[in-house]
Amino acid sequence: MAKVNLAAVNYHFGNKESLYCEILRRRLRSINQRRLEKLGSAIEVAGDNPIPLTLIIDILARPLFEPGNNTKEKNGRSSRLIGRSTVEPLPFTQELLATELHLITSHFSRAIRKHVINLQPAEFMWRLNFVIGAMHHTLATLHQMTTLTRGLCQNDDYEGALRHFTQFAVDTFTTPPRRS
Amino acid sequence: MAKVNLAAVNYHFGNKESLYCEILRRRLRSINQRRLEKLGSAIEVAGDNPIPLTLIIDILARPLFEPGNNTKEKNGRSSRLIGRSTVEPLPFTQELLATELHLITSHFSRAIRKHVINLQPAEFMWRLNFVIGAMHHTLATLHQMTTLTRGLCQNDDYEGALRHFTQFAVDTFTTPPRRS
DNA sequence: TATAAATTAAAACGAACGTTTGATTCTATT
DNA sequence: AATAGAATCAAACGTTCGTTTTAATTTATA
Repeated sequence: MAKVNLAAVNYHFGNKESLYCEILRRRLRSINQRRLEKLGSAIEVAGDNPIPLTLIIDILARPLFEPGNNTKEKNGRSSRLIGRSTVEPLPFTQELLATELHLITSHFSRAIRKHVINLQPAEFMWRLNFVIGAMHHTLATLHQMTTLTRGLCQNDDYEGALRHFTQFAVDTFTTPPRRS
Repeated sequence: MAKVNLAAVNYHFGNKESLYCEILRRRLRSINQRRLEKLGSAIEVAGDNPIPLTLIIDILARPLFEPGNNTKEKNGRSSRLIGRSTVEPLPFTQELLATELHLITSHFSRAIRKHVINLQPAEFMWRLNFVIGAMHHTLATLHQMTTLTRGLCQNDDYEGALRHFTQFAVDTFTTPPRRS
């Protein structure tokens, strides 16, 4: 596979690092663009009403759980790549990831916050972090779910994963804060 | 750093792959051993009563959030390594990770399940997966929390992270199932 | 069609890496 | 103290990998 001369790669992208960044950037932008488009439409439809939290989460998650958009790559390839890059921060991708992540969180947290107005900002960020972690981890391990769950969940069940994750994320955000 | 002749490594471990596996195995076993010891004590103390869910989660998480036990390595090194290996499954670590993970889940799910008896097995596994994902992701990104949260959370705040995570995990497991 | 530029292909270069070798030092046993 | 085995070291070996080079081919432009 990858039937392409490596010299061509260097000719077009300079070096391997730039190629990796470029791929990551393309996929991130593609996914985030779809997210923002959908969120925009939802805002338009909702008008002054808050958008249903389930819909917000779905918009946030679905582009990652769905197969690649333009290319006919295999299911979940992009999400695996993104999930990895967030965990192992190579020096050159760090900035890109931070920028794109902030682009998303700034838009979505505004939408989500209407449902959880009694949550302190830091508490909200912690929960957002947990939700994002759960999402990426799920996408990264979805291909071996059968083994990990001893048959209780199926491999590559993107549909089921998305359904369970959405419910989980909604619950996470709607749980009232505890004073302890 | 790592002031050790590379030949010595090969002499003792054969090759780099074995060395990596050995380190991962040691750390995993060390952490899981402490977990099981603590859980055993808690079971003993509790007698027939169920162990408080908060305690179960604390036992599950704290060994990962605490600094390395025997060695005087820097905070969170082990957890970073483990978090990584779960996400990028190298062929030779996969079996090790699955075994150790199952060892933990089998013990802890039994303890947790007493609090969430109305949860279907698959649903429970999904939530467990989300919780574990959130935990690993948090540990992996804790060193850049300030950037990621725009100052709302602090870098390397293992104490705060553990506190928030514990509450989050308890809430995740105690949320009643929805029929949708 | 002629010419220049862009792209591709094949080969080779050079640095980095994992590993092995052979000599040397340390440790333990008698 | 003498000897054998284990452990360590500096050096070198062989491979892999990212990159560059050179030539051939395609594409665009006049």
